[in-house]
Parts: sequence; C-alpha cells; structure tokens
Amino acid sequence: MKPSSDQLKNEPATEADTGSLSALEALRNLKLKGLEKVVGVRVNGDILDLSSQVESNSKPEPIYINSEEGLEILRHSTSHVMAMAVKELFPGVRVTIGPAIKDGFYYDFDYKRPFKEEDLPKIEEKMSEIIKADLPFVRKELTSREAIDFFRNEGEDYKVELINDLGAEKVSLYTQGSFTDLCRGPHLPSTGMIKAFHLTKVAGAYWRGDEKRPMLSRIYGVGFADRKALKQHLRKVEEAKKRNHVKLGPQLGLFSTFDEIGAGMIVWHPKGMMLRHILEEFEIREHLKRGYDLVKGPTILKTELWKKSGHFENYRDNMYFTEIDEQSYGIKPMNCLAHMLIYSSTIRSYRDLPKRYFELGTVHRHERSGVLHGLFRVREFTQDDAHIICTPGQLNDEIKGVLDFVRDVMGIFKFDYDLEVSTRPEKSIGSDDDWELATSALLKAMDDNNLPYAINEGDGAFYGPKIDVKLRDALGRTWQCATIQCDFTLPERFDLVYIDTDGKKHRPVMIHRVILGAIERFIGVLIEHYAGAFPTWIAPVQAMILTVTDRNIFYGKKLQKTLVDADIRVKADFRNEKLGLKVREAQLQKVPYMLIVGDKECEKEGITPRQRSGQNLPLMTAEEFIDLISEDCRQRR
RNA sequence: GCCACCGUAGCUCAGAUGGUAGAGCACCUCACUCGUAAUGAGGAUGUCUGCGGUUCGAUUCCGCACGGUGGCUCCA
Repeated sequence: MKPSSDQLKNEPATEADTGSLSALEALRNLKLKGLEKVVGVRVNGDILDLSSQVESNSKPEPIYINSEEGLEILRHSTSHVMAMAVKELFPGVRVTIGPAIKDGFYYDFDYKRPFKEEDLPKIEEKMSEIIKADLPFVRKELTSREAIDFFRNEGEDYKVELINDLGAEKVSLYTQGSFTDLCRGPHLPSTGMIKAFHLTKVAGAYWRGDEKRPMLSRIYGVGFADRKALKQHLRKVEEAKKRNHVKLGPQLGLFSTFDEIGAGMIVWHPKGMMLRHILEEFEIREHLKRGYDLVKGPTILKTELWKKSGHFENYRDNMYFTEIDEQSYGIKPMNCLAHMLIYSSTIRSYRDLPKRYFELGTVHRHERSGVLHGLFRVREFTQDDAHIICTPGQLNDEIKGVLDFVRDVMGIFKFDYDLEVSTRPEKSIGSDDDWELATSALLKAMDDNNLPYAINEGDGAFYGPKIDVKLRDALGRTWQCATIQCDFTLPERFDLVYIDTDGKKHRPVMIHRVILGAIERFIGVLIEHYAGAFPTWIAPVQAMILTVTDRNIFYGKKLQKTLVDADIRVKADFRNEKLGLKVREAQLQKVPYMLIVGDKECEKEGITPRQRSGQNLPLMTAEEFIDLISEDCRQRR
C-alpha cells in the first residue's frame, strides 16, 4: 500500500502562499529519499505533523517511522485507531486518554462493563478495517470553549475535564474518519501506515491514576514499523516468559510458596537457601572490607518506639502489630530503629564517625494483596541494610562510598543500571531546610562523580530523599534494587549526638542504604538475568558427579569427599540409570559442571568434566578440577 | 485494596452443554549395569483450591473466601 502523501499534498498547505508550505513539500524540495517512511518532521526541536506548515526556506528534519520518535507517533496513532474501533463497536463508550508507551500503547475507556480478553480479536478486526481505509489524520485547532462544546455534545465528559484542567486558550483536535480526539499530536499522515500491531491485554486503571476516582477499562497493545519487528518483539516476550523466576525458581528447587502458609511468604528450599547463603556471605565480606560493622536488632519492637520514629504516623498501614503483656508492639518494616539505639547507647566522639551499621535484616510489610508477585513483591523479606551515621562534613564522601559500592557489586553481576533521585513526597516528616540539605547532598555526590541521573519529583521516602538504582537485566527490563536515602530527621527524633572538636554536642546525619535491596527480589532478578544458569561462583550446586555404572560408585564417593573437603558444592547421582538420563537431568537443573565417572576415570583416578554448554573438558585430576572451580570463583564467573 | 482473567494428580494439560474424572512426565516395583539431553515392563496416584447456595444429584451453575497472573495505586 502506498502512503497517502498525495492526499496530504492538498491539505493545509494550499492556502500558504506567504512563504510557507507543508513539511512534506519542504522535504520533497530537499530531495530526500524514502519519503514513504517519513511520519513527521523536526523543526527547531519541535516534532510536527508532515502536513504542518513550515517556512519555505526551512529545512525540516525527517522523522522515519522506525526511529524512536517515529515509533512513538506510530503507536500514538494506533491508539487513536483503537479508540475509534472501540467507539464503533461499543456504542456509549467514553474515551479518556491513550498514549504511546514502551513497545506500544494503551487507551482507557469508560464503558458499562469492563472489556474482556475475548473482545480483543473483534477490536483488532475493526482496527484493520480502519487501517485499510487509509483515513488521513486531520489536525484542527479550536479554542478551549469550542472544544468543550464539541466534546460535551459528544458526551465525552472526560475530555471536557481534561480541557478544563489544561486551561489553555487553544487546543488541538485530530480527526480520522468518524473519530475526533483531543490530542497534542503529532500523528501519522494516515491510518494506512500502520503495518504491525497486536492487542495484548486488558486491565483496570483508575481515572488519572487516582484510586478514589472511577475504574476505567484499559486495553494494551504493541505496535511496530513492520511485521518483522513485531514478530521479533513477540519472540522476546516468549523468551522473557521462559526466564520467569516464578516458574524457574520452583523448577530449580530454589523456593516455593504455599497457599496454606500465606500470600507473599517465600519458603526457601535447599538450593535456594544455598544461593541466599552464598550471596549473604559475599555481602558480609564486602561490607567488612568497607568498614561496616555487623549488628542485629529484634523483629518486634514496642509501638512507642515506632511512634517516636514517625513510622507509626507515616507507615502504619504497612505494619503488623501485636500485643505482649498488654503492651503494643510493632513488627519491624525497616531496620533503622535498633541501629539508632545502638548508636545512642554510649557517648560518641567525632573521632568515632562515621559509624556504619550493617544488618541482613528481615522485615515484614503489609503489602496490598494485588501487588504481590513472585519474589519481586513479598510481605517478608531480608534487606542488606545499613545505616551510616556521620558528621555533615562526611556526608558527601559517604554517599560517594555507597555509590562506589553499588558500582562494584553491580559490575560483578554484570548489571547495567540507571540512577534516579526522588524528592520530598506529600506525606513526610522533617523541616524544609533539612530536606533541601539532604537533597542537595545526594545531588552533589552524583554531580561530583559525573553520574547521570533522572529526577522523580515527590517520590522520596517519608523521612528523606533517595537515590534509586534501577537495574537493567539481560532483556533490558529494569528493577529497583539498591537505594540510598539521606535522613536528617531520625537523628533529630532520637536525639543522636556526637562530641565535636569544640567539646560540644552536634547532630550527626544518617544515610539509609541497601545494595542488593531485598535479597528475595535480587534473587528473582538474578534468576531472570541468568535464565537460571547461575555462574559457578554462586551456583548452589557447582558440580554433579554422574556415574556410568554401579562399578563406579566407590570411586565416585571418594571423589565426592575430596571435592566437598575442598569446599566445592558438589552433589552426586549414583542411581542405576543411563548416563544420558543423568546428563539430561543435570542439564535441566543448569548445573555448571557434570563430572562423568566411568571405568576410564576410575582407572586413571581422574574425571571428565562436561560443561553446561555441552562442551567436554579433557580428563583431569580432582586437584586440577578444584583449581578450575576456584579460579571461576575468584573471577566471579 | 480496585479491575480483568485463572485454580482438575508433584509438573504440563485434556474432559463432561450438571450423573463424583483421564493422558504424558515425575513417583513406586521389577528387569537391564548401560559413556554425554528421556531403557523397558508393571503399579499406585486426586476431598477436580475451600466453604456455602441452587439441584434428586455440583468438580461443572451462583455467591463468598483463599491462592495465582496481568494492570492501577503502592513499593525493596
């Protein structure tokens, strides 16, 4: 199908004799090739429709459909097509908003009943008709008054609300066929340029994200420049499914959940517990190297103390409470309180600072049932939590130290990550000055280190601003794990002091920080990142001894003892089964090394390791194999 | 918490428009002693998530609860 450039030629450009012409004309004048793939233009940094007016001597930059901006235009236009299809199929539906998002788009509707998955094929069909009709997207500017009248007439109250809130004098509307939507644009020249889309799912979503407002029905779709890209995306989604830790975890014998235990509670099986143990041991060593002290607080603390810290006021809904001897206690959702008391248990000198208290602290949070998900969102989890209490002068270095720590650890696991700074939320404690101070301290530490970051306004913790570290896994998806939070308030509330050089009491500042975040979530990310094939240094089972016949068991056991004594995490399969079966099962368990032990190995007192890749290594002695694994561990591979 | 969808053996799934259920793998037993992703034969397996309701009768229909998935809101 040819793009509809001919249609467009006659569009708004015609009246423009006064030194302006359509962007498409301007591009033609530039004699650019591949104009059929151009969906918009960039002029002075603004992205405009192909039909928009530009000055005759301007040189608009073409935006191709497969560029990032081009895809956004495509997806946004596809959402309009979907809205049109839905309006035609479901009379009485009211439209709200429908933006482009990563890989696709969505549109929220208000209808007498929510949409179901089974509605999607019908909608897709209707959309295909609209696309086939190759309807042009026509932009029109109206005053807000006129636009409000228009939408009120159409019964589209959500649009009226949007225009009122915009408070602009003029707004733009886009029309394709029978459908007109309030929209800033830009859009494709016409619907015919949509070549590859797919509606993926339905979901509920609150109007404007506010749970007190109506629940709308959202339809999600994906859209790409061509069918090949769409197919590739669907393959990627399949690949991600295969890595799903909720499935892989139990399959690999790592963890499981039980209805009878409760939602959001993880039960760790032997191999999963071994993985945790390895990570925790690794963490303890890394923390000790960096001047942290190990501490531990109790799980339940008096409610009075939670009132003092501000948690009761600000975090109560997420906490569990209990009663002991007619006293109210709260189960800890965070680890800071005990650390504060450890600090204030004696007089501190400026010479003692900074204090870095580290605890693998298990916390309980009452997360709302709908947010629970595998290991990523649970109600009981363990944080690699530390509180750094230091002088204001040390703050910058300490934040830098934590950022370096994060960089080192993420480097070991080969994770890329982005940094985001979150500022003061509505529900919070502390003075404006302290927030200002804490926020600028975080920003300064990042600026000093030339670290790029994004800002999330109002997304901070209730006691202070934070730097969040978003990991990117092997599939490019992001997860929040590490976080660094600056806090001037708790030291105040707990009256933490140190004696400075002047002999007087001064107030220290505090940093809350986690590196892996929650061990549970981090392991979930690791499972998906490695698709369950953990590198040898963290693999719960590093090697599996596989005997060929019963004759080999005696030697196999001897070998196992040698390796266990050398701290290799080795298991053995001495069953009277065929080697092929044993290899298959070890392979499915993603064990890094299989040690094949047959008559040949018994005779030569050696082993033939088979790597997870399927590659066989030459026959070697147990000592050589121990060296091999030790080297893997040293290299963290 | 809200919206949608889902819940049949350890796992993956089939099934009956309401008459108490099957297949493969796993498991158990026996034989085979075997060299790099499934040896063969035989056997057992379920309160069809739970509780109520409708019905002569429910795993199937309805309601509630519990659990899961995808979103919204929230968040490590």
